[in-house]
Amino acid sequence: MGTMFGSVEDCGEMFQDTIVQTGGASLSSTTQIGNPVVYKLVRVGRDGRLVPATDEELLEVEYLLRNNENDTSTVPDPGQTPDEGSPSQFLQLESLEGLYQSETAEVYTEKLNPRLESKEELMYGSQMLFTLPDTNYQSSNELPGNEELVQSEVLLQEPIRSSSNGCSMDQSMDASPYSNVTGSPEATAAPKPGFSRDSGKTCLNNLSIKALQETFRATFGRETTCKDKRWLKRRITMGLINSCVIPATSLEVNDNKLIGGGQNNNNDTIGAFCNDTVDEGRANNCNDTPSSPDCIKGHSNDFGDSPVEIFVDHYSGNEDFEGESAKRVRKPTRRYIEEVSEVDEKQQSNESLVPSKDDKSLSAVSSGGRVVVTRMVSLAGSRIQVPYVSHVRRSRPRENITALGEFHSSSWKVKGTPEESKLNLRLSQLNYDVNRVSGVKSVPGPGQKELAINHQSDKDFARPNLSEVAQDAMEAEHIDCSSGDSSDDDNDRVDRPVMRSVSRRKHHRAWTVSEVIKLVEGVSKYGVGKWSEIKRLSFSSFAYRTSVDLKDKWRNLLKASFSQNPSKRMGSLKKYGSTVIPSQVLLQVRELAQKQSLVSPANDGRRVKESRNGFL
DNA sequence: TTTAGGG
DNA sequence: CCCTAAA
Repeated sequence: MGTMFGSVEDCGEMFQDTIVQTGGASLSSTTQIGNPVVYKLVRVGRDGRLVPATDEELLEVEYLLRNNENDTSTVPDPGQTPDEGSPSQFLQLESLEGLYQSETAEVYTEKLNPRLESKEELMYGSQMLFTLPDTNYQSSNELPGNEELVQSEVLLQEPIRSSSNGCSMDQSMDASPYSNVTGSPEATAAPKPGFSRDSGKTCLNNLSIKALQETFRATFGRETTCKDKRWLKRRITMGLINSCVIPATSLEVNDNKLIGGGQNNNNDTIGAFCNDTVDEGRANNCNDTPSSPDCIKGHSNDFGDSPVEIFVDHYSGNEDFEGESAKRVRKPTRRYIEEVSEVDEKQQSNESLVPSKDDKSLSAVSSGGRVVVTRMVSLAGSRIQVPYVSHVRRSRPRENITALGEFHSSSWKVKGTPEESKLNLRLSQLNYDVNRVSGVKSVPGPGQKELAINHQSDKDFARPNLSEVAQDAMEAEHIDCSSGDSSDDDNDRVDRPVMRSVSRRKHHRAWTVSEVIKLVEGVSKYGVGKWSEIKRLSFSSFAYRTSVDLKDKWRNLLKASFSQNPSKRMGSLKKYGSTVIPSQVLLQVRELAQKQSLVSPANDGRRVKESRNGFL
């Protein structure tokens, strides 16, 4: 499990004293990410109820914690620069300190991402937290404060160590059930808005929206773009007071164990324990219903009767939850991006490619009935003269999405500042240009640049052929791979930014002769239509060819093989670019096709068999 | 999920 | 190559 932060809070008057402490043990691993956990200091009453710690107890714990600063790094003061500690520690601290500096925002959010991967772990750990070991539990009943406090303190030092090891639970975990995972303890390091609820609100009131957003981020570990001051304030306040209270029916203490109630919205993870979805709904709209009574109520001093507050922050690391994010995340996003890039393109094309006068003439010609233009118009489907645009868009494949994703991720990895990303953009753009001119194949992603020489001299220049990495090696046997691709939508202008080039990755991978042969072989072996098999057995090495691809290619081959006058085929139709399929292969194709048609669809097995006999 | 066929 | 209906 990731690094944990623990903070001891005054349950009565929340957040008056919050001690942030990084778990020293967990910090050693570099790969681990901060999973902020706020531990609420409580005492277990005789009846098993949870009694919030008093101020005195808090002070004591704080004292103890401070005494331990030597052993475990503490981040009590934002101004304090950590001068020791492992890299990860430093990172942590850095991210903490940078909370209110926009420069480090990237770092912080980046750090959040990997947390997604460990959700399950988190979940697991959280669940473990809910179970109170029977052992050592009694003692806390007997002892009036101190010992529990000490235990809690121990817990704070090594929050969930055991869960990460999968080992038995640490004894100090006794108090853990009362731990709360919330956004992050950075709130402490923050320009303290104030943590008592009242004063906190007061302070929040004085903050600008931006500051509120920062605070929000500090609290929840994620960005928000919400500009609703009220909502932000409320959100922050809620976050600080654990954001929600699990209804009594959800969690209860039984036999010294914390039982998690139904409340299983399964939503990825941890959030399952948090009944915050409703509130989330509100968040989406930035609407603020006066308050969620439950939460406030839950904090009235009858802590014992009220359910244990266990809040596992499903905010942390999850980008989907918040309204703002959620709005942008999904499909619309892609669409939106596409649209945006589309607009750019449109503008560009309007300016450069398609002269404005052409536009007029275009629509005019359409009525005239010129072939090409007519088609264009029909494509557009309206009087609006956007045939080119619509054409271009049509050419944009679905793979873009992943491509975009890759682009983003890789870009994110590299970029630290806006300038840098800009730089990247320019670089790849540059690459693109170079590719065009020099006929060099490359994968223009910022992260990976693979260059392969493209032997081809027929064309004036080689299109930037974005080839899959692995394939190039295999395909080395054959030559004209890059030139074969269709060139219809190849009108990319040089200035087309990265996205474009990245987006046309998987497209138009020219079939090499060897591939074709393999395909024919496969067809002969397994029969026409067995593309899935062929793909699996004969094309296992060519991951980029799908069964559909095989089918399509076969279709093309068929067409080619039956069209008479191969010379013409080679000469004009295929041009220079495309792979020249040996007539022998075409012959095979024809034979296979014949067999297939002869054998009748009656019996598949027989068909295959005969095919086999024919060629084996 | 695969296949067949249209775009 | 993409998309989709149908199996």
